[in-house]
Amino acid sequence: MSVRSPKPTQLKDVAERAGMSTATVSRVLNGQGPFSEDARARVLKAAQGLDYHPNWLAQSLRGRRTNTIGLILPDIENPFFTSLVKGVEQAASERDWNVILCNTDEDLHREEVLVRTLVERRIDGLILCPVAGSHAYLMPHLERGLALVSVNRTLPGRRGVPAIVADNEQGAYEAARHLLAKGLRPLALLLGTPKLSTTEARLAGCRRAAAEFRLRAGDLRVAMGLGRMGPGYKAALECLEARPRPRAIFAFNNLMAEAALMAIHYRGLRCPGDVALIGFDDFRSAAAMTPPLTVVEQDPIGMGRRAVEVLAEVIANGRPGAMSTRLPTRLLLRASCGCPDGSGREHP
Amino acid sequence: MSVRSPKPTQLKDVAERAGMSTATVSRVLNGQGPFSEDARARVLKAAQGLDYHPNWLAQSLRGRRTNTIGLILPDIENPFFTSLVKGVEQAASERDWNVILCNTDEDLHREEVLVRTLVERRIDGLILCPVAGSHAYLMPHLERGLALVSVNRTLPGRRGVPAIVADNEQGAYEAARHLLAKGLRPLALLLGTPKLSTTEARLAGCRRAAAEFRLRAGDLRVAMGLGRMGPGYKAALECLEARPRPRAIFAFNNLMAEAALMAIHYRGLRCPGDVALIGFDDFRSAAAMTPPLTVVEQDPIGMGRRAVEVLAEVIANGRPGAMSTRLPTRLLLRASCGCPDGSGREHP
DNA sequence: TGTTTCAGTGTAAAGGATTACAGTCCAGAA
DNA sequence: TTCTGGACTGTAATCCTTTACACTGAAACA
Repeated sequence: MSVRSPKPTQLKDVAERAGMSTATVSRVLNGQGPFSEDARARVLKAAQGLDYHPNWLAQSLRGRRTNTIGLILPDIENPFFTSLVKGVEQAASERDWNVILCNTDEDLHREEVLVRTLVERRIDGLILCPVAGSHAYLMPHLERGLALVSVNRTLPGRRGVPAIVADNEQGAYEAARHLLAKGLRPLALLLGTPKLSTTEARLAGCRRAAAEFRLRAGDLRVAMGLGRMGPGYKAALECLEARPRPRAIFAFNNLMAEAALMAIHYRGLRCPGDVALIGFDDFRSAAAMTPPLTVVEQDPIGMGRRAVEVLAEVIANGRPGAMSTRLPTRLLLRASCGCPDGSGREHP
Repeated sequence: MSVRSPKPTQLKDVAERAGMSTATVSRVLNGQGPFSEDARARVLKAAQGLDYHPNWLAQSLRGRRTNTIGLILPDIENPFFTSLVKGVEQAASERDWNVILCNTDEDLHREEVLVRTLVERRIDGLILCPVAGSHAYLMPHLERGLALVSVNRTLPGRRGVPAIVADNEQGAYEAARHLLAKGLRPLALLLGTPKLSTTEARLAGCRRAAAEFRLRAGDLRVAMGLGRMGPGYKAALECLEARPRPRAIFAFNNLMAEAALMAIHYRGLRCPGDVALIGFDDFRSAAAMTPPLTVVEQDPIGMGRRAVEVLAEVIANGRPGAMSTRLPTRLLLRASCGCPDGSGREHP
């Protein structure tokens, strides 16, 4: 027993009841082509009486559009991606599009399989947050005209695939500068998943700030958090053990920020007194932490919305090329960086 | 330019190239019906050479199955539902099902529209976390054979729709009992969204504990958090102002727990010293709070997986009725309830 | 009156797969 | 030798809509 057990009404049932041909019924229902007022009334009444709903499969098969897009993300449990989903979902539903959501768990092979599946489903377009690694497998799909947009991360060696990303370099630069300007050093960087465009860009931003402040070699430490809680926590713990102990940590994403804070607490250190902390990505709980976390704020909902807009463009016009978007970030001052002004508990 | 620009290969192209009829090709490709070894080889070679992928729309139209299910949730940004999504996604992908994810924002009308949309898309089944209010609109869909499972919340007046829920009554009972056994009173309850089966069940559990401890009238306070951060925070703030001040708060979901903790901090009170706190739902950040939050732990991933299993059953066999599942909860002791044992910072 | 025109309608062909049914061919039985 | 049965294959119907094209009848025009 499934959605369509007792035999759903079809166009031809409506036609029969209205005493018209299926063509006329279809025209009325879609508001296309010419029809008389009388026909309109009869068809509408019949359709209503039968509670007719068109078969979307048949429509799509005939119309060569499914009004469905795919969204492939590496980790749907991460609040950043969760908000991104929300943005995509919002913008999609404004267009009467549906979204098929898939999760790769940062696994390239799984990503490849999912892309194939979605393409076979005849999605109209795809929004992809690519995992690390070679994406050569995408070429055939692109050649066949797959409408693709990458989001949050750029595709390595991407050929004309629009990318909707945050200005990671600048955001990280500002955060690092903020900490360095306070004289806090050594500064430790707690990296997320390696080889990602985001990680690279954020690292570059930090390097720029370090150069600007003429940091000595030992005053910029790099700890590999690997983008997972366990390793991130462990790396933070180790990093806090080194002497001289870092006076500040810049964590490259929300998960790493949490790992860092837990490590600081576990070591019995005070934040920001002993170690200041800034994270990348704001998230709901960041303000409820002790201390409330200063973060580089992104706009994941806006990013999702923008991705849908650009995808709509690609679907309609092919790839005009220059539609990549770099969204601005903003340093959101709370207490964990040691700023007196941002330090009070705010009302949510 | 869309997914299918340069004209995709069809079954008949493969047939032509293999020098066979479409029927044989189909049989080979699906492993159905008889075919010779020779046919098999030729078809496979041709399909490979042409990089043939079947048109899923045509398959579904003909086969009356889409291998797609709908998942309608009230708030995809809430970490509880995020994990639920993950569970659903996992179990679905094991069955080669795709999931269309939709968000109602607790809006009944939007829910109704979404259900209709999904049904028109000929989903094979639907997993729904219903918002508050009358769901009479579902009746026609059910009569037409919609395979439906409700998750996390039960449907008011549901007629044979299996529900996969946590044992909210028992979970809340244990949490309240835990606080009351410590002699903590007054006990304040910070409710989530009103009129939901979860809220009602949790309230009932608290009432049971209160009766068991013969609580006096004034020692059980009920604050309306309304399930949103702003109102929840405000209600918590007010609740902490009352005299005698509550010695414990039991927050009815993860958002309310955060709101309560922020309010406690804002008032300059100590947790658990002045006010103990227990939340419902564990979430990633709960352990990173100060103090780490004691919570009634649910298993949202398991809930999602189970929902898919039951849905598969419903799709296959109709509704045998007794497949509703009540998943156990567990009181996860951390520091915020004032327990000495659970109080240490754990490694994540 | 005889043509045009055009609004309104119907017929039938896509769209791309699955599958019931009807062959064909050959080995083995009578 | 003729027949039976089974293995394989092909033809065509089916799933349900949209829409190109053909048609009708009446108004508008000469």
